[in-house]
Amino acid sequence: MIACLPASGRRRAGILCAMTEDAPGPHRPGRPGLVEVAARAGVSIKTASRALNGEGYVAHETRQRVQQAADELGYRANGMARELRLGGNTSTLIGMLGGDLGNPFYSKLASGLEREVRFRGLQLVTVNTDEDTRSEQRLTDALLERRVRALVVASTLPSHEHLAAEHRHGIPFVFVDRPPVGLSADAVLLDNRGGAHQAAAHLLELGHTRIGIVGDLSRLSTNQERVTSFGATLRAAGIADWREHLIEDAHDVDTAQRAVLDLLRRDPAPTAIFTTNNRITTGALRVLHRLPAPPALIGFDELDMGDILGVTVVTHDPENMGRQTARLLLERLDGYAGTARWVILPTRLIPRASSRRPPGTG
Amino acid sequence: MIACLPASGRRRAGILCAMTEDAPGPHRPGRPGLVEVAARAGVSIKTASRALNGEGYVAHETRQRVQQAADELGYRANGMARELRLGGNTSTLIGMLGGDLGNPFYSKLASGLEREVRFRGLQLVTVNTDEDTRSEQRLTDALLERRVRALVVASTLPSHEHLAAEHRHGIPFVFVDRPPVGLSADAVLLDNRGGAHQAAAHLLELGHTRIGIVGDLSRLSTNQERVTSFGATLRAAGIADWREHLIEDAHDVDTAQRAVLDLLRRDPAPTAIFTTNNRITTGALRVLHRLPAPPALIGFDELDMGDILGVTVVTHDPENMGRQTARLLLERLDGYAGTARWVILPTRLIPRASSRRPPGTG
DNA sequence: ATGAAAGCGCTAACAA
DNA sequence: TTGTTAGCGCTTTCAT
Repeated sequence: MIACLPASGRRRAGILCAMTEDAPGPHRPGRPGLVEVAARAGVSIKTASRALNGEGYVAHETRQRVQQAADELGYRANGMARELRLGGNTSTLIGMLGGDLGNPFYSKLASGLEREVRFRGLQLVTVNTDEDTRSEQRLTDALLERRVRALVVASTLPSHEHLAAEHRHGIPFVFVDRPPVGLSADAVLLDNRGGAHQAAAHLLELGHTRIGIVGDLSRLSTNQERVTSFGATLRAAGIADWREHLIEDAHDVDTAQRAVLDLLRRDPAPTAIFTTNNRITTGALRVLHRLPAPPALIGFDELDMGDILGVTVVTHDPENMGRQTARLLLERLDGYAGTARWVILPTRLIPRASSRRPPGTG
Repeated sequence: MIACLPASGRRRAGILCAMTEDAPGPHRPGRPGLVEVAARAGVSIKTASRALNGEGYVAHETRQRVQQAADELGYRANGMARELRLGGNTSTLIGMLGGDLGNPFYSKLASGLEREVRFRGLQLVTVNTDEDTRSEQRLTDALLERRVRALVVASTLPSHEHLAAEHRHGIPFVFVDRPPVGLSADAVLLDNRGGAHQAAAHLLELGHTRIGIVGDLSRLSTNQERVTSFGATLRAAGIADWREHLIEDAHDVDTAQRAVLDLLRRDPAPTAIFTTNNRITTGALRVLHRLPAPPALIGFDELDMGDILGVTVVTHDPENMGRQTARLLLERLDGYAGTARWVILPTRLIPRASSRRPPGTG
């Protein structure tokens, strides 16, 4: 195909190939506008506009001339200008803030959302907040300035009162995964309490009484709900000291791995472990899969290979969350101006091999 | 927290909750603009602009008045208008077209890219093409009209000549995963041939001679490279009829599953299988994991749980691909106007348990 | 240190 | 059927 030489000194690239022809830089030699097209077709600017937009009341022959001029010039309408003129104050962009779009939870959510809004001619702008509150603030501002038509946010902030003004100005917010605080806005959430309760009940039923919990950042409402509900169920079963085996703030796979190791080194060690999200479950699996007699495991969120690995999970459907989010959002865009709605999606326990491991002789 | 009632008749939602306060619809009662702010602060529109942008030459006291007026009014600069005025013809948006942003390959790529461009104040607009050529065309146009500053595209099209005009107008394209055809543009690709070769060599070394191949859409260049390179290695080892065990166009997990079953039902059945991407590997695993004596397996692309499942893979780093893409793109934006560059990233074979299964008595 | 006017590329309203 | 004018919200001259 092409002659390639091994890269020399380039950071991480493997091979670097130089192609033959030239490609231009960002030097912009004035794109053709409606004026140029109109001139070339020998019509007025408005006629050109009409012709290109198929507005009717344009002579067939004229329309063709204009179209041809546009093609020859490589004309492309300027969406920004159009929108500025049209409503002035809104675009066809939907903004979405998520913790980490590399995480399947967020990316499937985003993907489901995108598929729904695409048919309305809307585009999705996604940004990673890295679950960082400052990033979230800055990026929210940036999206709002870009005049996104609506904002979908998986927020890390403890309060959303600062968004009240925007909200009143008519831009729809849909909170996903985590609810709005101090602001009455639409939301699509999971039944975290129900899911965690099922998980706990399942383990109790199997005879476990010493159960470890590895949780995400403790400031996140999702995590709080999952942990407290799980704990409440244990307590109701007479396990008062459940917090003894609780480790929180395991926000990535590595720290989750360490947390699990920590739990297992205790004496007596827990006979079962509950992990509150997909990353933590992954970390736990990395540790458990090479143990001769691992403790039982239940994770929140489905895993890509959950069925094959035989991991018991509390599952739900992120793509569906995306679709529900789209629904709420589009209804707002279509004029619904009623009270804020919270859609709470169910979770489901899928018992698999990892929880069939008995409490043993602990 | 809030009173919730079970949803009645709602499509898939679980529970629907009505909040108390009101939330406005899209009725836009005129957002405040610079004019309003200026008026309220008792200064000219230009002074307001200067004050808000911290341009200097504004009396301290004036600046405060303006700032306060802006805050009270909930003023937010209009990015579209600003950009229109500024260059007229470009935004701070980067467009990215991918087959399925729900697929970890694309979402990690996108995430890596987003993390790099974010620091330059650029935002990433991602769209799913569903590997459909018509969608790709339409969405490309939409992004171009929105005047994205650059376009990242994992293309499904057989040719990209239609983009030549755009390219000459100065908008940088970076092709990812699949190279541009009929257009000289930057690209970030994988060493598909090398990876497939390694996979074949590995299986040959272990004594396999009857090897099944399950491929993706046959029109995709990535798939062609992987399949033909794999086949070439087999042929070089004296296996002339390798195409007998080739099944292509298994584009999703389900069809991949069926393809694998098909291969296994043959007599004699292959003693090993090569799957050309992550989805197909997943499908294969679903079938193989419950077989008493499954054939050996090698998959292209790493899997989330590849290490735990013990799947031998030809791996690479999608997030790094995103970073490399960002690098090329930002260099263009910074004025590099030289020849198009292709960065070809290496792949690496990770031998794990799934390929240690011997050819058996086939 | 502040203001007036012009215009980015487009479309709506109103002529012609 | 076509053209003229104005203006979306902002920033850039060029005054003052």
